[in-house]
Amino acid sequence: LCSLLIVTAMERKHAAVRVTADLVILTVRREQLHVLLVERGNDPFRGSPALPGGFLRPDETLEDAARRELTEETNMASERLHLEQLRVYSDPDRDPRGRVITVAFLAIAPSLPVPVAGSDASAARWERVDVVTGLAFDHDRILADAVERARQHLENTTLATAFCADAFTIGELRNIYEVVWGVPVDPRNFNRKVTGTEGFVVSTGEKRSQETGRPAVLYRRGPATVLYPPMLRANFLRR
Amino acid sequence: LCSLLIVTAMERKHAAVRVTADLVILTVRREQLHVLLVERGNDPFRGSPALPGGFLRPDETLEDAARRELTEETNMASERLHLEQLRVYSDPDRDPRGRVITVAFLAIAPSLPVPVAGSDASAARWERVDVVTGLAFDHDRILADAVERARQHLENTTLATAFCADAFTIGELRNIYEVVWGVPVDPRNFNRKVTGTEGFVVSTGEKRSQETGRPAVLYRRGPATVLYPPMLRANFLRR
DNA sequence: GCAATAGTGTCTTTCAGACAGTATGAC
DNA sequence: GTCATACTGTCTGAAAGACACTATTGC
Repeated sequence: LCSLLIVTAMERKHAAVRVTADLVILTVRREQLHVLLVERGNDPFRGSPALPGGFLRPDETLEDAARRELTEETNMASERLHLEQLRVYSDPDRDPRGRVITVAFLAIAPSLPVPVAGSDASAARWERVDVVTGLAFDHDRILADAVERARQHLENTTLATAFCADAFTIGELRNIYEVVWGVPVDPRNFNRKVTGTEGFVVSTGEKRSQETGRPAVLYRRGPATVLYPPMLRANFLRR
Repeated sequence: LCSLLIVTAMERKHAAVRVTADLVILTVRREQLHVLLVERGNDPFRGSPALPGGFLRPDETLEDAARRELTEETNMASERLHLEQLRVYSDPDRDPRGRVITVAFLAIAPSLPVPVAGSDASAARWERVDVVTGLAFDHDRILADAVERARQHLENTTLATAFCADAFTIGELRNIYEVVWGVPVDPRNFNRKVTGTEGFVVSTGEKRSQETGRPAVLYRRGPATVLYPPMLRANFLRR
């Protein structure tokens, strides 16, 4: 008991805090950018929508915690999902329970054919990003930051392929850009840029027939991760 | 006592951790990129060089903590210094004292005429980035990440002006790019790009005479923060 | 005048932006 | 053949990359 109190005192002096990993999981469904939300089952904010997340455990990194949440929520092999740190949110008053800081992560998932049915989160659902509001804690802010990060990554990296399934058409990839950026993209110039950038996509040789029209050639992600020179937005935001 | 134990138990379950804010303060001195290091006065790593940093206090954000350290270490009005989050480092074994995660910050300082004499850090000194090694904890890794971030920011933002004093010449600004990137930059094309980018720099009309040669026109930072289109590195790293 | 540094002009090439036409499937 | 979608070709203008020349100071 004595040692426990000593440890406690030390942690108090150094402002021990609890740390969560919160996830912004984005995907494109039906030509719309969606984010995965859960319904909070406990106070505070019971019943409010929120970003999925959880407390950091003693023997894991924050990346481990985030990936654990990600597999729980999406039921997918998480190695194939893109996951990166966004930033830390540490306002002392951001959590009514006390001092809890959160490390937000940006995750990108391909459009899943089956709806999400996580084992843990009872009421997980995809929601359109452009209509989401009133999230618990400071999650509205975190979501906005995550979407902005994704938009910038589409310019400078091959992140858009993370939204797609293993095999995809150039048209599907272009649709990702249009949905995330919110601006139309010229198909001809887009084709030229994508196929002309070394390592962005590689052709599989196969084709995908649809009900009507010419079948499209299927591609896979290439080894490249950065786009250099970047793919610039036609109508970009002045900041 | 009882309530204290309950709080303690809750924190244990939720893996309460201590959090530090560590700073990578970069500057350019004598045509070389330098980082501010302190000598550790306590175990662990007593006597080893390390990045300046400190524990998060109960009623401040991590940005507050970082800015507090920054003013202590540089003795400058910190509002004028660039400061941004880098990322979180949360390996469970990164600190021998127990569970301590760190939020690393990137700070940029102009070349200071006076050497650093912080009130707190007894042995703070500028060290050339290219020869730094053997830092305490995982600070070697953090430093490397920070330098890479700075290099990328020079391409996409007006961060380079943060390395300069209030008034600076185009040649001084160009020197920042050359030192941070480690590649020569063509003075003529650089001039065209900088003066042609709206809001990057604004002329003061004044000039600075030196021992010899034509005096250079002095500029100040403009209101722009992002470079669009970006300034691309002549010799860039393939990744 | 010379030396030393600051700044401008011009050519070329590459690539984004804009637009019209051809190709390949199902029926 | 028609319809619908996938893909290619070409022109133009803006800007990066490569280069040589002029300008302004101190001596």
